[in-house]
Amino acid sequence: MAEQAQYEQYEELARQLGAVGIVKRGMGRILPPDCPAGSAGVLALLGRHGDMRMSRLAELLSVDLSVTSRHVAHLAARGWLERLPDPADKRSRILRLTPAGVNLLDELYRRTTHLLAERLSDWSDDEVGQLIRLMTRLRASFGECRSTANRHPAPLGPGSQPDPGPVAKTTRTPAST
Amino acid sequence: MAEQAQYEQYEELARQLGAVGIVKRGMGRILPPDCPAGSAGVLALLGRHGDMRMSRLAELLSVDLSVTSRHVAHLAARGWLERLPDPADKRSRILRLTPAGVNLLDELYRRTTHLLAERLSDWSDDEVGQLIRLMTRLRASFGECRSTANRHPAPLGPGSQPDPGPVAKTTRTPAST
DNA sequence: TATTGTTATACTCTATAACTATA
DNA sequence: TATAGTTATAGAGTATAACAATA
Repeated sequence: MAEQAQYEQYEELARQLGAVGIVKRGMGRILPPDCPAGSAGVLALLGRHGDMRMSRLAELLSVDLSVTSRHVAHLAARGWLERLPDPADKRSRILRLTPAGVNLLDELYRRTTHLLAERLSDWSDDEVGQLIRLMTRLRASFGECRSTANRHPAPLGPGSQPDPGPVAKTTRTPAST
Repeated sequence: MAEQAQYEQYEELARQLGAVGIVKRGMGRILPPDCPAGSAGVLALLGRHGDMRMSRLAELLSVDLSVTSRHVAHLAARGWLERLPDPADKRSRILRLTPAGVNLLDELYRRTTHLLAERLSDWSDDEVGQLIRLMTRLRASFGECRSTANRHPAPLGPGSQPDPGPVAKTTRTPAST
């Protein structure tokens, strides 16, 4: 493909990525009170992968550990999950859904699928599958390297070539020492 | 397809939608200072569709007019766009990119396509095209009806059937009167 | 009276940094 | 010294409501 055409394709992709916010906000509106989208994401991952540590959850969410901690605290305060001590490492905590959490997750599952079934009524199963496959791959293409992007982007500069910058391997705030 | 399998597919789709945040944050990191993602979106739409009114822009962004107003004010304060009077309606304002705004947009375009070319180096053009097509359609399936969802979702309730609720046609906060 | 756009306020999500307690 | 997790703070994005100017 001609380079020019490919670049236009990338531009269009960027535009559509921004538009996904519309869909996400639409899904957010059907969530019950006290369970915002971030919390729902935690519940979904615990339901899918089972008990895990904070750090693993943060990795699956691709979000800083501090953010994960807040979501988890929110859920724990409402009795939807427990933070059990890890016998192997006293610094660590094992996250586990409570029965109430499982019920809530089930309810979220019902509402979500109901909404999608309504909105995507004219989609074929194959198309939905394609979209899932491509989005999963997109996430993989981006998620593997966090912070390869400029941390301090150049103000403007004409022929600016975004140089790779340092690569970080973790979801973790770098230690200040 | 069996209903059960289809529902699992919807569940997976919901999960992958959440994961798009990773990609969007990755793209946000290459933006120049003083031009956050929201502003970049405004620039992109003005570049693509040309001069327009606030209300049209809000509609294209699928975001409340108040939000649009803030983004636009941010860009106008930095000289990237002008708010011209509309000869046909003195309440309205016509938005137009300044030369500086066009330059900035060009720079954003370069950075974005560069990043995508790097990350999607192992994607075929056809795959990228497919993803764009499906995401565009997804947006259409959701964007057409804002607020069909529950505005005040039921707390929990077992067999809750999310009833459609009132349909709003605009991006507008309803008048309080 | 209805519509266009602005502003004030509040809430969610996120990242950074500083801190604790373990390892 | 390094790691797991918590908390405080700040920034971006959004929605709601109240308001001014015009239609």
